[in-house]
Amino acid sequence: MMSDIAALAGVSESTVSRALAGSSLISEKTRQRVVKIAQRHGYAVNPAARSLRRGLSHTIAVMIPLRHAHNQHFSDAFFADMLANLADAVNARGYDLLLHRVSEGEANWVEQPIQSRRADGAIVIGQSLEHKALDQAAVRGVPFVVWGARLPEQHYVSIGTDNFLGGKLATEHLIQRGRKRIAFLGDRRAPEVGERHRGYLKALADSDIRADRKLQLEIPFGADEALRSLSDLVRSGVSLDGVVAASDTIAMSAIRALTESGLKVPADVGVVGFDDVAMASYTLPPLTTIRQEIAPGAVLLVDKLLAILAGEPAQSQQMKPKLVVRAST
Amino acid sequence: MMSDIAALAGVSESTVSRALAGSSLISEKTRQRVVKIAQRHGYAVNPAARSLRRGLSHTIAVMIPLRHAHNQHFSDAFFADMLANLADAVNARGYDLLLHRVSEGEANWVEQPIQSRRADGAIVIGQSLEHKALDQAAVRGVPFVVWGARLPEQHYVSIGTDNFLGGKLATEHLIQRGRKRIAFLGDRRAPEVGERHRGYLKALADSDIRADRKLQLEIPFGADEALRSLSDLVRSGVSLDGVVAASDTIAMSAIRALTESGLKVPADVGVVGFDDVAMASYTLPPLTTIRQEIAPGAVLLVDKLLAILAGEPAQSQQMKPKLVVRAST
DNA sequence: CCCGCCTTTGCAATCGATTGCGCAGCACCT
DNA sequence: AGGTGCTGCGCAATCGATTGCAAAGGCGGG
Repeated sequence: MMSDIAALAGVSESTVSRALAGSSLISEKTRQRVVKIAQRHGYAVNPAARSLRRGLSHTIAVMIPLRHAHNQHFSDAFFADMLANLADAVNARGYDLLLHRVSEGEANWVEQPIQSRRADGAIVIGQSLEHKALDQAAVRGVPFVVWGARLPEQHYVSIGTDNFLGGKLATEHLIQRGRKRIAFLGDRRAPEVGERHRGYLKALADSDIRADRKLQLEIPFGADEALRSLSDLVRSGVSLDGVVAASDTIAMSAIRALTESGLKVPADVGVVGFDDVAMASYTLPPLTTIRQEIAPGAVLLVDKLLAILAGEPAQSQQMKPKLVVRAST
Repeated sequence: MMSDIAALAGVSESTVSRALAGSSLISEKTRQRVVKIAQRHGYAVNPAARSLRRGLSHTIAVMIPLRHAHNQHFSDAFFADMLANLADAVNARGYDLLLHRVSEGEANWVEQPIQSRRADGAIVIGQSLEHKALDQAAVRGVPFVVWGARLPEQHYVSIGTDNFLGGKLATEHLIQRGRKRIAFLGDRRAPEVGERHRGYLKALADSDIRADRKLQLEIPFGADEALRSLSDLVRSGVSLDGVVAASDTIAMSAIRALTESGLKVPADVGVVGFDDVAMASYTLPPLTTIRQEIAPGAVLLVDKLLAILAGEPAQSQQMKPKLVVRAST
């Protein structure tokens, strides 16, 4: 308790509080003495008491909206990587990280942890199909930032990769390798994937390649569906020599589907993934993919959110994707 | 604020508090009225105030000790899966989940979030090399549970797979497939892996197969090292027809190393993984592996911890592993 | 030597909910 | 009618820290 430390230091509780908080009202000499005593006795301020008095929880909620593919989505290596990096970034700023699952169909899930005062602000990983809900929450002034696509006229701050460019790079790479029948695998309803898809179409158009509807598969993030859909496609006899996948997970699954259908990767079909998760370089064949800068992204997310919490203005930001060429193309 | 609700309901704050907490001191009629009013006004008790008064945070810390392979480890799909399931289980019990990174070399990291009153108890995923630190903390009475191996005379509660049996099953499976030169890949210093290794040795001994030191590779969890070590091994000309890997991640990496060295999986070498992460069934070839029951494990972890927090006795528990045969053997 | 100013510290109210204890009201019994 | 036992609710202290305001102490100037 603070009063114990105060007694030991021979000062009042106010002084201890201010010394520990680094207030300029306390002389350097006193502060050092107090701090030393607190350390020696293993004292740490009670966060509940502090939160109550200050009205701030000093905690950031991290949420992953998954209306459709529940755990599938979460266990995608990309989310795990992002979460690990967020944990580091949040802790590095002295904040705590509250991990919150978003239950299906829960109304105003974005603000729930905030208005219940459990967290000061939130970081949402991925827009999923929740853009509208997010936008409305932003209009209501809920402090949060999103990892995902930047959409026209959105009211919230988002950090993410330039997905359009990423999709374009992936597709152009295949085209340069001489591919003309290039499939796109991903759930375009998710804004990030939608952008990647637009990039894909643009690259095709730039090279005067006709975009074939049959080659554009609507696949929720899960690898299951990718596997089945692609197998079906190949079996249907449609010609195909390239695949742009919306995630590395889908890409790996696609490689398996192709191989089991008797097609060789990369000889017959080139496959490009998206994310460059750790696993991407260990698969067989190692995956050509579009790298997203997760670590800097995590830091940006945290810093933007803290800026918003401090009342400063914050802008959305897009990071440049990078093509990483490996053996799958 | 509670006083607002009290005023609206025409009762005292005490009554509101008790009604919302479901105290038996309040008549059913009054409780319902109060609850309804609270709901209509979107009122939720201030967690900071409650924590302060009750001395409990109603929060569980989840920690992943990673002295050696920092993020590598975390991004292993197994941890992500476990974390996702823990988030569900913890939230289902009405608790909050605080995700805490364990900084390198930090002293008494287990109790830190607890004695700072940020969490009531902790769940540690994986013993890593921290068994001693964990055991000491348990002796000091820190409330926590661990996912990992059960060691002789340990003082903490652990939930986990029967790793010895798992290692034995994996190895026996390869032996049944006619393999005799079976390698083991994993960091045996981690208790879970050590147990798996003992199971491996037991299976070999039971079949009168000599265990060859050269085939037992000390590999930290990362896939990098697995790839290199195994490539080196193959290049050195040692004969080899089976691999037992300490994780699916290592197994995948091993498959790539073998394939690139000109060996075919499963024709020349059979590979068995451990965990059965989602990705394991999508790789090429799909991975034969030892399945760990993550979801029930997560629920057990949470319930045991809550039991400990409630002052009830709790026992360690081992779950039966299951061999899942796919195409890699 | 006295006064006023600045620096440093302490007093006490406050954040929002919980809970031990006491009391009012009512039913029931003798 | 008075006594007894419950049930249901309110009073007020309390959890541990923060902070506006006041005051004490030190210092220099007149």
